[in-house]
Amino acid sequence: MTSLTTLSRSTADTPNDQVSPEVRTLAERVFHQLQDAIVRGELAPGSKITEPGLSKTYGISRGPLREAMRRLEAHRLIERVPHVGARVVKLSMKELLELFDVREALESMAARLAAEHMSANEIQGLREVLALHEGQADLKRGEAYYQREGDLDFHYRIVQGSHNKMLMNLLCDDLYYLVRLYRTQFSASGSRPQRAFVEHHRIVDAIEAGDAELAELLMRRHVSASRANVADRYATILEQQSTSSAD
Amino acid sequence: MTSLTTLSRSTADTPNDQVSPEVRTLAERVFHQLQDAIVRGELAPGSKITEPGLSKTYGISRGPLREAMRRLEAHRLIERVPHVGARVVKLSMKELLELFDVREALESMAARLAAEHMSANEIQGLREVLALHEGQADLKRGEAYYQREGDLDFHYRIVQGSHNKMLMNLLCDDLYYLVRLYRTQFSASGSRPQRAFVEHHRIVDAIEAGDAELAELLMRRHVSASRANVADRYATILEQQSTSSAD
DNA sequence: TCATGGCTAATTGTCGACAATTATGGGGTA
DNA sequence: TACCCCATAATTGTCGACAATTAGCCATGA
Repeated sequence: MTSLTTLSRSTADTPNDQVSPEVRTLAERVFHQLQDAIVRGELAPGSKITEPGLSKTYGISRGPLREAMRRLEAHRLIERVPHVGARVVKLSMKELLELFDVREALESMAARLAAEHMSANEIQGLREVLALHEGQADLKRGEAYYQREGDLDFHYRIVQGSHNKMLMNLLCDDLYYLVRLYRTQFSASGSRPQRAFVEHHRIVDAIEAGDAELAELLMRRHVSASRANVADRYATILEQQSTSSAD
Repeated sequence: MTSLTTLSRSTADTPNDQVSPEVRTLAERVFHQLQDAIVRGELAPGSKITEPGLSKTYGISRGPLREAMRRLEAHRLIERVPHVGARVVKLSMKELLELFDVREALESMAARLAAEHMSANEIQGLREVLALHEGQADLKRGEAYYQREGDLDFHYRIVQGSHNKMLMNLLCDDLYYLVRLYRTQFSASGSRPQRAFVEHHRIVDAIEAGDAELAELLMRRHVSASRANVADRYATILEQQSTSSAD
């Protein structure tokens, strides 16, 4: 399993999500199952999900299923229309860029707070994530998927280091799932790992030095560069499509 | 009613929402009723809310009521524990300051985007809000409640001017309700209206000039000053309590 | 041929009842 | 008296059935 999944559950538990520790109710379990299914792309973006269908698939009645769907809606993973139904969210490029703007705002703040509040132990853990991260990238240079999950792990740790619960909820419980969904949806593996490595290290340096302003600035640039990268790739794809169709 | 509620609905920029209010279902209606009741303080912060109780109060069955409660939980207005129950959220000072940090990050970004994307009409509307705002403050100098609602109206417009739906959802649908809840909970009427007026005007000037960086910086300072003001007032109250108890 | 109207089927919204879990209170014992 | 255990009550979780709304289809008419 990815280390991200381990992190997102509060404490260490079985790698594969079995009867999980915090899942004390059917609605919770199905919520997590659906969340994973959506983020992994098993439920196609834009596809309609019907209550009787899911109810039969997961072997539960519509009651807890509706609660799970409400939670998915709150986390922006599905979109519902009264009396009509629900479909898996399908991120447009516009929405994706909006997501990056929000990330830039929140994560730069998180980096600033992390520089002020992170403990030595937490910083140590952050360094270890970076080391693991680098080792993986050395092993599979082409395979960027793990790198990207590691990337989220890095960001995840910094947000936790901010010691701001509201930030943690917003980023870790909501936005990061959207980021993962985007990566599966656009099959977007990171295309600038080396540069991201350097940026990550500089951010940790700033945090360790307690330089809040610098950490904030670097994180802001880091997210902004990632956003620009996505926008560029998208523009390239659009151009390729238009030229190939003009052939 | 408050102009904020009017703004949150009737601005005809939302494509899908037509004139009909969002009361197409029982759960929606009860959700809004409960939301208002909580924000207004009719449901005391920290008080336990029980499903049979609310079910009888609002004359609906527990099904739609549970859906409404799920939505309230997603909006952070109530807190639920499985098999135990739900209570109205009670903001601690720590959480309130966390909220201000998130606002600072998001609203400064909103101001930046507003400076880039706001239309002339929207800026005109913003100026009108400021004028109305000032007129009210002139009329009732002591009564700061309206001023505060007007304050939220101002911020609300800027967020809408960002043309970033995700920002709008986060701030207008979630965080601003928490801000209002805090104001009733701590019976906190604004204590620096004149200064806030000036800051508001400067922000609008920057937006109108298309100076994104300046708008961002000013909004950041504005929220930060508001946060510092709250922290100071709280420290003063704490001090008064300790001295009075030490008498 | 196309538009329109109603009809049917499917899906969502709502309800009441039952099962599972938790909180509470009383009684017994050290 | 204080503590622990158990029985009871209340609340939450789950389920199946019914009502309301919507989408699709077919027939009818211009």
